[in-house]
Amino acid sequence: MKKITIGEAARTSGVKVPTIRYYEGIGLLRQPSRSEGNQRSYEQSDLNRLTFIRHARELGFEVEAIRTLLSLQDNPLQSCASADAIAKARLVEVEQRIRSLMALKAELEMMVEGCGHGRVDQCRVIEVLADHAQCMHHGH
Amino acid sequence: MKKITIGEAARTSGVKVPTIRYYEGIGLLRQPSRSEGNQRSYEQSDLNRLTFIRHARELGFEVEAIRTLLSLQDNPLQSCASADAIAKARLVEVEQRIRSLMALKAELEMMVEGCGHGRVDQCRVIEVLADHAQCMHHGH
DNA sequence: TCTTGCACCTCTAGTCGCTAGAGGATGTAG
DNA sequence: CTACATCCTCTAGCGACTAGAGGTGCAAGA
Repeated sequence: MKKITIGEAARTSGVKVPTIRYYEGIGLLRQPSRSEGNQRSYEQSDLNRLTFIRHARELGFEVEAIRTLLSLQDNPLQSCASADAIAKARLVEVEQRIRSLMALKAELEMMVEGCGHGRVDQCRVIEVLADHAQCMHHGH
Repeated sequence: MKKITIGEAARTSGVKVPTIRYYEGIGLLRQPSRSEGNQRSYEQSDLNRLTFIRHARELGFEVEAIRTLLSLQDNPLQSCASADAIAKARLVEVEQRIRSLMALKAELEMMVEGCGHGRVDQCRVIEVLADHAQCMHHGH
């Protein structure tokens, strides 16, 4: 049971020190025990939880979703239907975002290719922005 | 020269009323003339500008980038090199974001497919989050 | 003319997920 | 014992809005 400082926890988990304190503040992470000089002292389980959180954030889950996922992890005997639903919802979001970004990519490419590198009044970048009707993709 | 209220401007441009006032506050939009009763009164050129802004925001340009793009539009005789650079930078961002989202999509699909719809302790969604080593994609 | 009711006004504060900085205490290596 | 890194709490700021309070303007129907 060696004591882990917040700095070590940050290095091991990849979550920055102020962010760890922030997670404690919003209740994602329990309040750790303290040293005599009032410094936070973590255990291995806290590091696991931090890694879980970091990974979930990287996957784009919102803090509220992570709160639910963590409570599921804490109660492993219950149904994983909620976890499944949360992940599926996130998957749908990601797919939509990809589709929308592909459309943007096409439009930006058109703008950049159409730029004659001359004066602004002949520039397609500005022109396309000014006149939405010129877009190929009207979905947005 | 009919007077256009902020509500009409919102409906025509697709930018919400408080957002129009916000844009005025941060100097993206000029201060319009006012009616006797102190209500904002817009002209066609304001609507064009609002549409330009909305379109640029939809393409994911930040407000500071839009500020530059608008100043280019206001001075059509200068070189469009900046507009080109801004659009190219945005294109690179979008391409990176797409790549990263594709990796997330793959990982989320793996999680969702692996969910046995049973109890949490057999659920891959939670498992993968808890143990990053199980990811196929370590880029994140 | 009056009243109803919507649209407008200003202002402040809240959203999300952190991040930065001030000002001070603690812990460790030389 | 003295540096110096690391820790503590607290408040404020970021971007791009959004929500709400509390009040005024204006057009149409009774």
